[in-house]
Amino acid sequence: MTWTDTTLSRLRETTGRSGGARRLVVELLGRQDCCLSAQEIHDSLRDAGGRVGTASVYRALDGMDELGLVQRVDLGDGVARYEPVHDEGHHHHHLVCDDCGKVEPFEDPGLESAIERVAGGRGYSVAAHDVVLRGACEDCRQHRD
Amino acid sequence: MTWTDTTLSRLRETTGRSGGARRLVVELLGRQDCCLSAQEIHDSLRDAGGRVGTASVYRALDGMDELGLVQRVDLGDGVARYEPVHDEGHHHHHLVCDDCGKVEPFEDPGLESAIERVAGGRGYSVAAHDVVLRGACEDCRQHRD
DNA sequence: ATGATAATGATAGCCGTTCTCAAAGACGTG
DNA sequence: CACGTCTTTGAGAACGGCTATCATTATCAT
Repeated sequence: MTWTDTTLSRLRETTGRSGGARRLVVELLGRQDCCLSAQEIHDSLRDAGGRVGTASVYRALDGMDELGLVQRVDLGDGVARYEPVHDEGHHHHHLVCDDCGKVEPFEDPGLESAIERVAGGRGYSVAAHDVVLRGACEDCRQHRD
Repeated sequence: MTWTDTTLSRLRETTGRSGGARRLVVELLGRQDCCLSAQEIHDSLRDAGGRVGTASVYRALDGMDELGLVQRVDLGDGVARYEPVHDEGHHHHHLVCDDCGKVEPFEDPGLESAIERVAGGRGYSVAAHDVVLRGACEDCRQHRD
């Protein structure tokens, strides 16, 4: 069962209907392994010949976000990005290079457990957490010298 | 030496000049211990009778951010917030309640060292990192039951 | 097939942020 | 202190991402 299939059926059973635009968005996202902005999704679908409206892209993303099928990623540049949640409870975070803009995913169990420890110690029930590390990637550090 | 004074003199030695708007922004921020949005700063200064322009607030914040005197905080709602960096290398992160919108600062050495371990292991030189935990605060959890 | 109803997409609107530019203010100099 | 230069300032326009609106289209149960 691929993420694309799971997602389509989860969406369908939630809303009762299924439409073409939403399916296109899901199928495109299913082919990614890191985040994509709504604009990028929209452009990509248009380039492929689809007649998809901006609003439909945002609606699809919003719906998936509420169901936890997609993770909203905020890298601080004023653009929301989204990526498929392939495995529940097994997500990743992002390293962003300030020089070249490259975005790399990473995951780290030590970081996860540190976060859980913080939340638990403060009576918080944490539904989501974002970690963004910003700096210079290895390539850019070498070029700079 | 207060943060306000340090910041004003650092700004002055960087740009060579000093203006009234920037000073008002710095003085207001110096009185805060958690983050404030540009709008909030702008409104607050206007309410106090100052004739401060939007652009000046953003310019001041931008300048301080570049000098590391202020930390840009992105809580994912499309609004940039800023808070004074009182002590270099000793910053905090944020817990955001999805129900009531409350923002609480926290700091945790375990989390910091986990982050450093991740960055080091990937050849990244990390200049900044943001951690945002979202969930339900203690008050809202009790009310909900 | 048909009708009720949800999804869609073009477009207008909203809001935070940035840009523009003329006016005002700050500093070094005479 | 007065002057000239150069930066800062502030009003408003412009911009970009996102949301709202609403007529049209598509879906599904019957």
